[in-house]
Amino acid sequence: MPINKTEVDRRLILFKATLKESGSKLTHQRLEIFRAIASSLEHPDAEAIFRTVQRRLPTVSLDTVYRTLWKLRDLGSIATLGPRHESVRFDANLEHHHHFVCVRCGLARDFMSAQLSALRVPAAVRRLGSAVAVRADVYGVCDRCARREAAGQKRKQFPSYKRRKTSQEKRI
Amino acid sequence: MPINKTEVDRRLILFKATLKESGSKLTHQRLEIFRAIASSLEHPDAEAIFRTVQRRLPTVSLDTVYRTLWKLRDLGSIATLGPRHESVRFDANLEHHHHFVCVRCGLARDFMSAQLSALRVPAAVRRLGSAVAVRADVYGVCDRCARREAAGQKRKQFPSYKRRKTSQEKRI
DNA sequence: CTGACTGCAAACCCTTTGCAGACCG
DNA sequence: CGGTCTGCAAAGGGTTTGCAGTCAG
Repeated sequence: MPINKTEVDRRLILFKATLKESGSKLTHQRLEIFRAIASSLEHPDAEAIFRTVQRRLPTVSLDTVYRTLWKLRDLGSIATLGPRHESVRFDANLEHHHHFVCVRCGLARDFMSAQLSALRVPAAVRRLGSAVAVRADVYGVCDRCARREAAGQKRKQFPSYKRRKTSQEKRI
Repeated sequence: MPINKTEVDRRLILFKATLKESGSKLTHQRLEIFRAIASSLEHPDAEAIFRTVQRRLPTVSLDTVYRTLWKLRDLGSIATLGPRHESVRFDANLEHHHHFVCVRCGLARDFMSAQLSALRVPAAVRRLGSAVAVRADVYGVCDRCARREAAGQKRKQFPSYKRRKTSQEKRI
């Protein structure tokens, strides 16, 4: 199941460097949480990571896993798949089309593209399962959000991952 | 905001036919909920649809909206964008890659594809905003799920939208 | 009429947060 | 040691469900 051990080690070293560089502390929990993700071929969710880490650190709590995951994401050590905590959206346009999704506000608009519609399933996928379809969407910043930003207004962004206040901030 | 009225009417007629065909009842709520989605250019979430419908049917409840939405989806009258109620997944592979996602169990595996990596942002997108990236993923059925299904075993599928029991089923 | 549909309220799941104590550097 | 991190427990947001009454066909 786990990928090549050398690769995991490489990622771990990089991760430790990143942590130190950012002035964050290297705790057992963080190490194990990162190891759990780095050594998995699937893309685990918080719950799965939690269960894996629990085997080595029986006292970790699920919320530490969550906090750590967002921190690692902020540090650029891991990435997230799919939208986080977004509610489902519905679409009555049943014709083949693509979406332009705003990374700031989550707005999704339709567009057509012959190029994207013509995509064929790559051969590399064959050994993973029987492919049904390729979905291609474009991500970017919609005009409205771009205008807001140009106006210098700070608005809450779409994946507004709240950071825990530091004691410095609390004191204010 | 709303799209072309003729198009909305066309969709409404089709919708009514689908409802009748499936033996489902055509209620005010269903009609208004469908209209709300069909006449929106954006892809609203349940909350937004609820607010829209409320203007015409002040007594609708949010849960009716949800139940109706999943029913319409089951009937094929509308589609959902993105995964529904799935928890976020994490990925320590920071190199450019694509995902094969199993539509049954949600499993996501990495693969590389020069073709998909080479995608350019279509010109049609320009008027929607400033595009940043194209994401292309492949959807299908993974080997494990295919084997299960071949073995004839019924398993809970990934988007296992629970259906409300009919009184027939309840009686059992 | 009768079973499918609705509204209500309470439950549920995943995720977040305030707090006080633990621990890294 | 000081401030960051953690565990706990309780809150939060989005979605689901059991129930009893309502309504479409």
